[in-house]
Amino acid sequence: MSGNRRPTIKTVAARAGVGRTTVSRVVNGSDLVSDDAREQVLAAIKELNYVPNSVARGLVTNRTNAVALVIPESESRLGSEPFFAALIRGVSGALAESRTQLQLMLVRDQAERDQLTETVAAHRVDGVLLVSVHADDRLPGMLEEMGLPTVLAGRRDAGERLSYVNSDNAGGATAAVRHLLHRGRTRIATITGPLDMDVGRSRLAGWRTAHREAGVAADELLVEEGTSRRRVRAGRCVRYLNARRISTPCSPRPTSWRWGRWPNCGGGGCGCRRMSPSWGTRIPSSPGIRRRR
Amino acid sequence: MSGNRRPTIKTVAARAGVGRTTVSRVVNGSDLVSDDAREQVLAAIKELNYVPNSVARGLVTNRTNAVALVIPESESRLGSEPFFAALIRGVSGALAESRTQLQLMLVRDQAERDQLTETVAAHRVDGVLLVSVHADDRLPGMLEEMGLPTVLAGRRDAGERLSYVNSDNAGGATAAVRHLLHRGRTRIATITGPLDMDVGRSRLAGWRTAHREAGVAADELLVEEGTSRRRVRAGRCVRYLNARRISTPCSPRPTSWRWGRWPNCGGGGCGCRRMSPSWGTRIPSSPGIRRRR
DNA sequence: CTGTTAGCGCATTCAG
DNA sequence: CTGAATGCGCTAACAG
Repeated sequence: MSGNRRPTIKTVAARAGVGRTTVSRVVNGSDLVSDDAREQVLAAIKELNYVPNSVARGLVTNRTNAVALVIPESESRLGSEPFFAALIRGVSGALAESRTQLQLMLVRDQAERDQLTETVAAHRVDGVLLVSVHADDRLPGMLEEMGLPTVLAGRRDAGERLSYVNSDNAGGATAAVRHLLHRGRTRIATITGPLDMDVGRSRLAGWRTAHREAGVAADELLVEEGTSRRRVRAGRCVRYLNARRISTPCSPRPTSWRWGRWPNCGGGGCGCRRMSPSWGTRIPSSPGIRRRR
Repeated sequence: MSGNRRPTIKTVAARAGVGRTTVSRVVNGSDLVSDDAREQVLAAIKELNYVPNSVARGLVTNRTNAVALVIPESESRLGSEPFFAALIRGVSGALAESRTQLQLMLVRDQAERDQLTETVAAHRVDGVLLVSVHADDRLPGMLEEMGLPTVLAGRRDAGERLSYVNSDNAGGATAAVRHLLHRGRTRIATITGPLDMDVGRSRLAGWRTAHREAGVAADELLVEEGTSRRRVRAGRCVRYLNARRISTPCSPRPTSWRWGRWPNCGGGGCGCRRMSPSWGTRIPSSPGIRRRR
């Protein structure tokens, strides 16, 4: 009883005493069906517990009602970076509203990268959502060429051709630095993240803007690029100390540091906000979507 | 140029000067093909950049090479609980090896729950991986009835019929309590998590075991069930204080408490390990898989 | 309003 | 070893 094949549109048609087309019409909400027929079909569907085979449907409609969310595992550290988890939740929620499936693709290496291309070419998804795309990434170009709807979370550079969703990184960085300057800080470091992405460049620009605004010389020694927070902090500290011969060090072993405060702040109510290369600026409540063309 | 339809098996066959069957054989690695023919086909495939349409293939093979990972959003708080992120990474990695797609389903409410059933019935996935399944959940039963391969992450009760992967919750809890007793603690509370799941019950059992072992009376007042850590701590503290009229309170506002230490430990080298209802015990390096039957 | 006729792209008999 | 024929389950013209 349990190993039986699921009913098809044909089964339903027979049970309802109509043609398969009529069943299809009912299922797809066409109004070219008499109330009587519709009722019969609906009853049969319920009785047989019929659910349309979406694979078969996909073959003819050429749509799968699924989109891929591509996350480069290398930099995500899904689980340690709140950003990606939040992203997944958001995407999942939005997709649910349109009854679209979410294919999650955590891309670790080149092999998985290639597989992604294949997945797309194999008509498995209707669209792709790309995160953390670097400037030299060829994937977006390929997707565009294949004519597959693509959206980037964050753009690569100012002249992005693909559709993208972005937050006001420059503005956020400016606001943050402005805030710190306002509270009397004089040397404000910035960790930009990779500078081949718009996020990094924009935040650096924002950092500079705030300095210029305030008539303060931006100490470029305090600029550090990178993704690994731990390594970055070490690097920045060393460089800075070497150059300035300052003896107030960062806390020596930043083992348990997490999102929250700079180690040296020590919870002393210094007013620090969460600040990190990929989580610093606040995403505006209604992010602007730019469509190309 | 870019809006062209992708090549089909027919295109390739024509280009290679063979029948479609031969192309299919080459693609699927059959050895019933002459070296010559294979070479021709391979060349054509490369030239045309052919990728088999997996939807069409799925229609005939009745397989999609995709599995669903179902996570109840209500309790996951993906992003605040490391467990789910780690799970996703692990699953994704394992799946990649077998070139299987991962459909992530964050289930928020009943509507999405129903949609899940439909997704499954629509032949969209070859199997389902279920997390955080409560005892009264009807979904596993339905899946079993539909004959769809299902695996639970964690079982519901001792007599679980479906395949599952589990960690040694009882053993972990015992070890933890044993450790604390050994360090001279005398009143050890436990937060079990929901008791309609095996995780909760097993850890509670382990907690009792360690007490029994040490000849210490287990103070059942210190047992608290629940999922929300914050609420749980408040509840437990109040109950405990009321009953004992103890005046050493928990730290009043556990706002920024995260994985790591109990608030009162204050980083004082008390030897606390990470402990929480859903993250406490360590998953053994080689988790045992029980197959039903 | 309805059913019949065609495929969608592929894997699979079954004769060559 | 090979190709022609068949059908997976469904939607989309096309005539009734």
